Amino acid sequence: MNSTEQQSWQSVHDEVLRRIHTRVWKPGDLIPKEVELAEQLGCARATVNRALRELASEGFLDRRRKAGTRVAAHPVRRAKLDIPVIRLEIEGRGQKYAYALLFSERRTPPPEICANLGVTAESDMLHITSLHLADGKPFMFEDRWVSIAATPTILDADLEKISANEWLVLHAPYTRGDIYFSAVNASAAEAKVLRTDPGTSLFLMERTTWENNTGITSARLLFAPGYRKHSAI
Amino acid sequence: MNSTEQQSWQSVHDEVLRRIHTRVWKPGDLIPKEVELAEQLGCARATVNRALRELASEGFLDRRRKAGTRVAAHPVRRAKLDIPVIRLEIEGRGQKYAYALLFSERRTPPPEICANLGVTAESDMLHITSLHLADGKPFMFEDRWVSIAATPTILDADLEKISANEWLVLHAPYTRGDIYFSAVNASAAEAKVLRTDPGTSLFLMERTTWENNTGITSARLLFAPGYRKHSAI
DNA sequence: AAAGATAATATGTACGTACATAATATTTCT
DNA sequence: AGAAATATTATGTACGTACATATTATCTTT
Repeated sequence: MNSTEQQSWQSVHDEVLRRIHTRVWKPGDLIPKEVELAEQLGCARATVNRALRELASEGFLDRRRKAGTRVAAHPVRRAKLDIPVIRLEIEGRGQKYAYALLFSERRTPPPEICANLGVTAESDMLHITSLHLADGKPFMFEDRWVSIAATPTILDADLEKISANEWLVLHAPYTRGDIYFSAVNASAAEAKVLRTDPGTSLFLMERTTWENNTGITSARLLFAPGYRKHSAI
Repeated sequence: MNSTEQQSWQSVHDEVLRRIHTRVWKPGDLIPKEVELAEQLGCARATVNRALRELASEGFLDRRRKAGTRVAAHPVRRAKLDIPVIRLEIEGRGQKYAYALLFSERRTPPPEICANLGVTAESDMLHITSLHLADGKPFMFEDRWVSIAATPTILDADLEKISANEWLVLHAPYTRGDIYFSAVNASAAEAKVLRTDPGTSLFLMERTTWENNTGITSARLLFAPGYRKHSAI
């Protein structure tokens, strides 16, 4: 590390990570302060700061003012999960996307949806079920409730042509969302829609989104057998 | 936004996000360049840069040199998934953690493990199966292969006392990992271990980790019925 | 007109300085 | 000794300047 060559925060990032990996700095250890590291590595404190900040957000370091920077004692790995629009996920696999609206009704929500979204049982909502297909085969079954109060323009959307999933992403940005992943046995009805056998294990994604504490939508996304969600770490 | 008061990059972040949410800037739109925004908001370009960089990493913006910054046309939401050590996940729920080593054998790996890790069929590996319990009830069944060449010290670990999961996190940091989430029907053997019925739908997490293209370990983590993995977005 | 060289430009990053802030350490007061 | 006030300190952030780099736009050449 010559003092003349320009440092990049990434080289600092990598060097610190290397020291963690090679156990020069072990979990729980206090590492040198920013000014010292900057001097050691021949760069500005701002550069070290950027690198350490990044490492902290990746879960490798714990930083506290005055107390200093420590190697995380229990390295919680943060996997980044991309949640694209279903159409793009299917097209990204090189498959042909198709979509069918199964059912659409304006009515009051059942108790579990009220609980999810924090709305009253008398709320004006849209209940939509649809099927997303990849290369003509059922890929995902979507069962969704949308708050009409929060998103009145959904009534103008042509849900025969554009899926609620995609319409909402484009027209109803949210500030906060919850996702739950789980596994369930297919019911008779679900098995029929996804063209499989009742009892088959299915990957379930349950999503609820809010805009400033106003519930927007709650969806139950049931994937066809064999689906795997990938993530790099 | 007074020019005398100090700006924080977060206020810029929030203001830009507000403009995206209120559709002042719509998906696909080119937003003002950094210097213009800085002038508009009365702060330095570095501050705007930090805010926009953050928004890009969150998936709200697409940025390219010379081309400028656009509102993401297809907002890919990035969910952050924390993958802690199983013990901490269970204790975090306020339950009592326990662990049982079921089986441990030094042998050559089956073809699917070779494929996962990119090792030869003659590799020297450790095959471990174990059960993690929450409040005395089966919580997760772990079926793991560890490369002895990559991590020789695993042979010294007392896997009766510390789970391979936890030992590896503390002693074999990795540079890269894959995770796959899916749903499977319980086999007879799996059902017995997890004290449930064959055919029950189970949440499966498959993890493989490398250190600089050297395969470290490949694990199959099978969760008891009812398990849900949560993520905020 | 097509291809290649050149200029223009928005973002990306580094640096040094200055000050803010939170947490800890020390001193003072009761 | 215990509590409260004060000083210290490491990180957090802002700013202006300078230059790097990728990409697009323009000009030149064939």
